[in-house]
Amino acid sequence: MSEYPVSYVAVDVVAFSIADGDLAVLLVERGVEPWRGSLALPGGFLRPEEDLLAAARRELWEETGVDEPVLEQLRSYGAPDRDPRARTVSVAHLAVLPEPVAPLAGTDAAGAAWHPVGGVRRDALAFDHGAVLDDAVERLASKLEYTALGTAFLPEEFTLAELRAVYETVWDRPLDPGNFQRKVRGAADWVVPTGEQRAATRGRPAALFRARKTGTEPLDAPLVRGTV
Amino acid sequence: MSEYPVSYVAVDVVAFSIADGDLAVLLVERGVEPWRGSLALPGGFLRPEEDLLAAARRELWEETGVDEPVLEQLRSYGAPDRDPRARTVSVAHLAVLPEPVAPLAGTDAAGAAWHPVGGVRRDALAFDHGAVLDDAVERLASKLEYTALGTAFLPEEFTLAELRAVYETVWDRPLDPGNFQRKVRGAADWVVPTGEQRAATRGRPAALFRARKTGTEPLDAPLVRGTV
DNA sequence: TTGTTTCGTGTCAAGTCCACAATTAATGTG
DNA sequence: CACATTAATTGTGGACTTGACACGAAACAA
Repeated sequence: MSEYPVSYVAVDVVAFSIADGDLAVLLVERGVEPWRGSLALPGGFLRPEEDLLAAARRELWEETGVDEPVLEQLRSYGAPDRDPRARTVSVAHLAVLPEPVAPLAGTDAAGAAWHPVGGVRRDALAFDHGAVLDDAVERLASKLEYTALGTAFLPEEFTLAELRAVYETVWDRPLDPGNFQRKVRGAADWVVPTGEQRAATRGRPAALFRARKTGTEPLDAPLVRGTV
Repeated sequence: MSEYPVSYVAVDVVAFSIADGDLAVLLVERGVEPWRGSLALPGGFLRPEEDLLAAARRELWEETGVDEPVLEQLRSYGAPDRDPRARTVSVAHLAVLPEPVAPLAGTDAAGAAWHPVGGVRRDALAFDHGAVLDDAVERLASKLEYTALGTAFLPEEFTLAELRAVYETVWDRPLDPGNFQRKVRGAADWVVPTGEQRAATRGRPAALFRARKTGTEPLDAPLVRGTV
């Protein structure tokens, strides 16, 4: 075995949430070289006895304290020169956190913070994290079409208008409230009404729902981007 | 850097083709321990100056001589005990080869051969390759829905009946010839008629087509499994 | 010529999509 | 307290899509 080349394997996490109506991504400021001072995705090296997903969960936990995140593998990046220190392959992961956002910062490194995705300068991110972020945004948008991932942005109980706002934010396009409602309620076993209503701010109060399918479970009736 | 744990990074290839009307996967017989004598996916260790995709292309080339395959990353596998020799993370790839299948064997190891996917005993494959194969089949079936990947199974010129046979094989379900034809021709810029016809074997000769979109380019009008 | 086979087009009922109108249920304002 | 305003739902109808199946077209074989 020892005649084969070894590598470092890192695990990075692209964690999304919605902050102030914008899609936001969790970034840390690097405290060590290389790229000291630059923004980067939270991540670190795979430990000897750790599964890939477990490593991603640990990294996310270190920055946010979140225990059971919606988390799945995105893809791996292995350009030979992506880390100037040594040959490093990174396995990127995609996470979605509910809006009452994670404790903003500070257990580690130089602190984590949420950044609106539209305002992040891709070429200012460390390593190839700009490309990773683009891939993650694209994947997120398409996962919303055919999985129940959208509800992962919301607290346990939510209104359909809040869910619609998630879609409008990620897809960056307005959706018809009536048609959206029909589509969502038509997807078998996705959301169930609690019977309660949200205290009205303005207008007719909305019914509260709870998700029965979560994370990346597939929907039987996809919400197609460009229609809905 | 040296205080961090190192790993071996392997690249595996799940190469599909169609042989005798069955979906087939390329497997090698392992010539060394562990799993000596078992069937396994073609693969090997990432070399120091090699990109992940380049490594997968090299592994596939070593077994088949194919130069410019349709090839993309599938996902990575990193369970701590997946390789008894050492901590190894494998980046699996998905390839599709045209039917006039690759030179069957023998440059390396104990020779490669095509196996009908339905007949492969998953638990007899080396490492976690049974799970990798299942993931690849699932991914392949869904890629056929919304990308132009289907034509990668066929030679440069093909009939729509041949393309339909690809779909029927991968999805394991009969499709309506008329509706299939309309769907495919309706997808913008996917296939263009050459004007030629295939010499008839039986029945009316079929028109020949050439693919304008190939590989994993998305289709504007997806062929939804369960409909078409 | 007639039958057989497969390719390709036509047809139509049923269903879905989607823009927009109507209804419902709350709040805020004179 | 009417009544405008806001927002959540529900209704509607025309356009489009889907899918089962019929039909016409173009070859070969007997």
